Amino acid sequence: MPELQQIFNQFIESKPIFANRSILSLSFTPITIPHRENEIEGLGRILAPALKGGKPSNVFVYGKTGTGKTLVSKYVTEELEKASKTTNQKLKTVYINCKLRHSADTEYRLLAYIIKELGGDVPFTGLPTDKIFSTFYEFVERESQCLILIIDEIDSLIKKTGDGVLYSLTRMNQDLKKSKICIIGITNDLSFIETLDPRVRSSLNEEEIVFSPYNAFQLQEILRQRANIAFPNSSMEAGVIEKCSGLAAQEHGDARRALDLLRVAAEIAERRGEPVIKISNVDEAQEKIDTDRVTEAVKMQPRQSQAVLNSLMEASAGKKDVETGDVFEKYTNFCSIHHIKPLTHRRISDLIAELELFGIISSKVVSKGRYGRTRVISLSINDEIKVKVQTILKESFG
DNA sequence: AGTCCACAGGAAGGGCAGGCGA
DNA sequence: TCGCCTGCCCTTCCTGTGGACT
Repeated sequence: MPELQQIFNQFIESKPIFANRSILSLSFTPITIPHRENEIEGLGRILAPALKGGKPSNVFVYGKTGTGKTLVSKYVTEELEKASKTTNQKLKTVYINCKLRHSADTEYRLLAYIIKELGGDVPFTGLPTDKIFSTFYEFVERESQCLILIIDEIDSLIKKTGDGVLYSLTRMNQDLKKSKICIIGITNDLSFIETLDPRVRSSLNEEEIVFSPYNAFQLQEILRQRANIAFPNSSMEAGVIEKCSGLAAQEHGDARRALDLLRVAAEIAERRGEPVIKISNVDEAQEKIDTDRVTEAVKMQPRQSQAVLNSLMEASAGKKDVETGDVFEKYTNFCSIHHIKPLTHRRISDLIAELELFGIISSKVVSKGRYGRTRVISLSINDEIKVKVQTILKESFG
């Protein structure tokens, strides 16, 4: 295939834009975190007692997506672990993201995950709850230590499992003889604390730190700092950083979004063998990120959800929005054509609500008086993405 | 003021699969 | 192998809801 060789040669000959790709990735922890000095100091002060064998207060960290909550929490605990090496106090941090499927979406999995991180080995299902709690207790008490649990997206854990597990974890401190457990709960849902049982609320919310969104200027500085390391030799068209940070600032000052925009824009330019990142690459990046987010979400859906989405798209063809009843009717038809066992109305209602979580649709419950109450659903994707989604669904159902 | 529609959404429980210990 | 425990997906049953209609 001469064309392919041409592509490879072009790639080899082109000067790479990235000197270090990982700098712009989400998992990268920078040496300095600009504009979060107060939060770092605050969290540091709260956790410092761990260095002298005390039990730090439990903390709640609030803030919108991409405001540096996770980054700061990880950074402060890493620094704390470093500092603990000079004292004789043993310190262990476990980071758990409750949004990740199958890592901590149930009480059992949360504990199993922590035990694994502490060096234990428990099956991911099968043991009775009291057994997993006693194993957890054993591992924590194995040596005198302070265990810091960073529970990211803690609201999603509570929504799925209730607050019982948090109650048990906070209560455990009373039974532990040698060790201590400190919980850092991270959430972007500011109203979340109100939904907790008062006992859990008071023991968990001993301290709280609120992360305010970055403004466009602060985002620019963050991007510049990273861009200088990520592509020191490549030039950017004037205004690229400003454009990335401006777009991200519109979306509640999300630094993650800003970094993504810059990274994807650079990738687009690099792939084309262009030596300079252009402003137009940022626009393309914006579109690509949106498309990828939706198409990945659609591909990930189980078959029944895909069938629901397909029916929803059929029902909404030529219409602005549709109702649950319309979708269900199309869905039952679809199932009989494709020989799929149809689920009940109740279940479909839940699946539609799940699709909304992925940002594929948006819906609102409305009352039409005598004509009942229903959910009015509209697709929240543009025509171009719609076509791509339809292709994916077509491939999936043949 | 009362009725009624077409659902929303909570609660309970069934059935299944994965895993453990005897 | 069997009984037991778990999570997960799903059904069934139920109550609640808001506004148009009577």
